[in-house]
Amino acid sequence: MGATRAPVDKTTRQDLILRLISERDLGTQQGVAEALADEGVEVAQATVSRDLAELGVLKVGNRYLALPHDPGSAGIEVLPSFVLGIVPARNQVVIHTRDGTAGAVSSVLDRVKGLKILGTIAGQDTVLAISSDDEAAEEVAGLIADVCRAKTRPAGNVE
Amino acid sequence: MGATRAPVDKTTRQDLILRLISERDLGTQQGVAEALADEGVEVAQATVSRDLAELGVLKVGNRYLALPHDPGSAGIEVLPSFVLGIVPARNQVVIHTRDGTAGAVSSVLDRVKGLKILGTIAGQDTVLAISSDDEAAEEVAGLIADVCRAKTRPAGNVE
DNA sequence: GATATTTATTCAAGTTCTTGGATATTTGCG
DNA sequence: CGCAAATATCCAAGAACTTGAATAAATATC
Repeated sequence: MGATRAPVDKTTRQDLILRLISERDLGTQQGVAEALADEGVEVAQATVSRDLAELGVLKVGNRYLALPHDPGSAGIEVLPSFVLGIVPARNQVVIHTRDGTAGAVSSVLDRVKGLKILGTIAGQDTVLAISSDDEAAEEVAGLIADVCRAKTRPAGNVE
Repeated sequence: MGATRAPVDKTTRQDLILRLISERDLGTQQGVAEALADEGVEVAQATVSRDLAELGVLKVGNRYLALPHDPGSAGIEVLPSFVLGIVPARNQVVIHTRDGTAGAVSSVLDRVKGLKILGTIAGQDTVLAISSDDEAAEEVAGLIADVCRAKTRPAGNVE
């Protein structure tokens, strides 16, 4: 269906990548390239590699997560040091954080593409993340835990 | 003094232009070019012309005003339709707006470079802008009025 | 409306960017 | 360790961007 017949420049393609990452479960650059092809954008794996690096996309387990650059806001790298505990409950995830950092954490979560979070509410040291259903919440909790455990090195050295 | 001996790329130069515009009273592209030269950045008038256009700088009377691009926020073009009245009072300016639009108007004013505004407070249909002194407030009021009167065409067609 | 000032555009050259193909490197797993 | 999968990097060619000089167009001034 998607036959976007246009040369598409780099920026457009990267925006598309962010969208695809948040919609589908993509775990390899080849997969991303194929997803792009589905949308009518054909590029080599090398290009996907460079795009992911420039976008600062993070690979956690075998799932890409993207946090759109926003100078002035906290980055995903604060999670490991701010998050103390993660507990899924029904379709929610209760995240315990260092005192005073709940706002920063929820801000990051709000901006991460690829997380099945509908919205967040932050207190002083607690963030409540709402997902659509129990399964999604479980997945979200797992991913956040992975992020906190993982070396925050993104998929490439963003110059 | 300012002898920034570096080739300076386009972005750096444009950021510098925004700063110079808000600090000094610049009214011609030649003047901007000279101000840049003072900082050690030498460019032709043609380049300044293109920079101002790309930055979306507006010329009101013989004063440049810049509103940094911020997709997602209202642009300066909303002023003519939202602002109903402008009254300077001491070091303040009281701006009457269409009901519900005071927030948008204050947001724009906060972001305009070159206006001598220390800060703003918005109600429902009123914005209070605080300047450092009576003279500055008077100037601010005049500039806002000019903006509202002027054709909002920026200094160039930002492609 | 003629002149001077200010701004925009055209042109050409030099530079940088972008990208695919090939290849090297890294990572994960037995 | 050795293999396979995944990712990063080198290289070269073409595309796109950047910029100054010259010039045209627009605007202001008298």
